[in-house]
Amino acid sequence: MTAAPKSMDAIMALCKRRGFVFQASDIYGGINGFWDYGPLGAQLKKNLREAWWQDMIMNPCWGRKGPNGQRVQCVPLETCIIQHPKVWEASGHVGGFNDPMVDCKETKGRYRYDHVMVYVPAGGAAAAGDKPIFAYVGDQPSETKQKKKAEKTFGEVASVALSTIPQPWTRVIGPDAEKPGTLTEPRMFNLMFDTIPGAIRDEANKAYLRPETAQGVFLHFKNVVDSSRVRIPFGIGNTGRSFRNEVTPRNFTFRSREFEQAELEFFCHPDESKAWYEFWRDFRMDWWKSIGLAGENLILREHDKDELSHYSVGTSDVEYRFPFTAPGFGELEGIAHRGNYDLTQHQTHSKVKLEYYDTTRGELLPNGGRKGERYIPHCIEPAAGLDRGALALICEAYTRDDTRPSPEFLKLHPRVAPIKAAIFALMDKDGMPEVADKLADEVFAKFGRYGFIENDAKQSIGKRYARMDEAGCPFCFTIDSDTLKDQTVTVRDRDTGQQQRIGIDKVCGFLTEKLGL
RNA sequence: GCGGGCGUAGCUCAGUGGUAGAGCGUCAGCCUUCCAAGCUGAACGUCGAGGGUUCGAAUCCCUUCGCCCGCUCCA
Repeated sequence: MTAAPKSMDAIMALCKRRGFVFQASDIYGGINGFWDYGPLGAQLKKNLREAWWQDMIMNPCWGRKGPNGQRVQCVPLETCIIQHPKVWEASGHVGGFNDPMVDCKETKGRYRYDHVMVYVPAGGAAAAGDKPIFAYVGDQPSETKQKKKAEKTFGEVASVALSTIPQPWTRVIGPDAEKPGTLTEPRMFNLMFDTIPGAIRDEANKAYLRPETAQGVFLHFKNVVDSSRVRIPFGIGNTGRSFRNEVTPRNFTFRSREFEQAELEFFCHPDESKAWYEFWRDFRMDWWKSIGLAGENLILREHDKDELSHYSVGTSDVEYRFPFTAPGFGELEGIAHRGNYDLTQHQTHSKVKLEYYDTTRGELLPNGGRKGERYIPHCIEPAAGLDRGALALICEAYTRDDTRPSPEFLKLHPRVAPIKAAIFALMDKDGMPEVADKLADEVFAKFGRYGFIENDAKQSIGKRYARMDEAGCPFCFTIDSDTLKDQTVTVRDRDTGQQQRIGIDKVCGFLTEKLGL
């Protein structure tokens, strides 16, 4: 095996060539930050979404028992992209994460407006007269450097926020700049897309495209509890498109402005939340491994204390080493312990009680029941990016081996591979195509719903195998002259190129076993 | 947003002022009893887009869009 380092350019070329990923609005020159999926990509992503749905909602964690010793219980939900604008105020997406930035024209540095401070004379900024005043960012090298300069200029200095200095800042020297007047006015970065529902365009009706699917779940926590007999602990899963107006869309589909999430909000009693957090963190890692990301390119990274959101007890990221992040890693999924932050926020903002009445807790009553306990559940949130997942699967699968007749191929796990199997007549004559057609009908009937089944008798067999390798089809079944005599076919394994003979009536059984369906 | 690179056939790229090219892929035919991705032939181009200079622009100039890399950002 002569494995060459993986080139992102080569992977992107293959994605286009074989119809995995196209640039959105390609024929109009594309649109920054948006990508579409071609036939194979659409099916690959659907397989990934389907695997998530199966393993998270329908048969959660493959039947693995939770920390409470019980089967894990989850239900699905499907919520709208557009919700009431107040949802995003409650969640903190409006206001909190919408930070104005200032740029420095000299150094090309970019700073959060609210982080920039200025050293002025002890008597206040006005006392500086025509002299420059010195901006800095706390805990950065600029802090001591600028302080020294300021003290040299003014003697005793005071520190004030940049926002207190009237614009334009012609006398302000940027934190890392030499000359004054290089800072731009603060600019807002619009991180949420907005839109205006209703026939009449009125800013007062502004609504947002959701930046995450999670909030839809919190909004319906009570509805789900009241309508579906779920009891704590349980999870609610929600998949769908989300939108973030990324400052810099980059790295192929990795940071897109429109993307798809698969999020689970798992609600539990505060006392059990740590155990559930660890449970989900470990399962999610195992899950990604199970669909083909096993190996050193996948890591679980526990966030440091100072990285955590103020409400979070713990957060881990499942990270994959993409060719464009190597030797670093890029986030595939975040597993966050969110405490009761979200439900509390929505309870406050909506003024609707989102407490849960837990009849399994509280003191024992004489009649053998429990008194019950009211609380706002804690939430564990495994939030996966499906587009990032699909990209990681492709990157991991992409293999180059120049010793093979098909040097480029995709070692996709059979469960996610968009083409599940190919049926080939070795030659387009002697009755072989007819046998192949019959077998293909049978395989279609049984597996066609899970992915594409190819049936092709044209061109040389090597060419057809190579084509399947490049598309990541795991198995090719070939009908030859022996098939006509003894009812056997060859099965070719994509990764090894090796063949074995099995009975033609064993093909479906073989696929059932290998595809993990 | 800034800086750098790039944009020509489905893909990879050559073409620096004078008739738009190659390899691969695709399709057809041939051949072929398992890697033959072989042989022959065919189809396929707003040279990213718009404007300008010029007798003449893929090529020079301006504007713009997109991709990649670095910085920055990333709920």
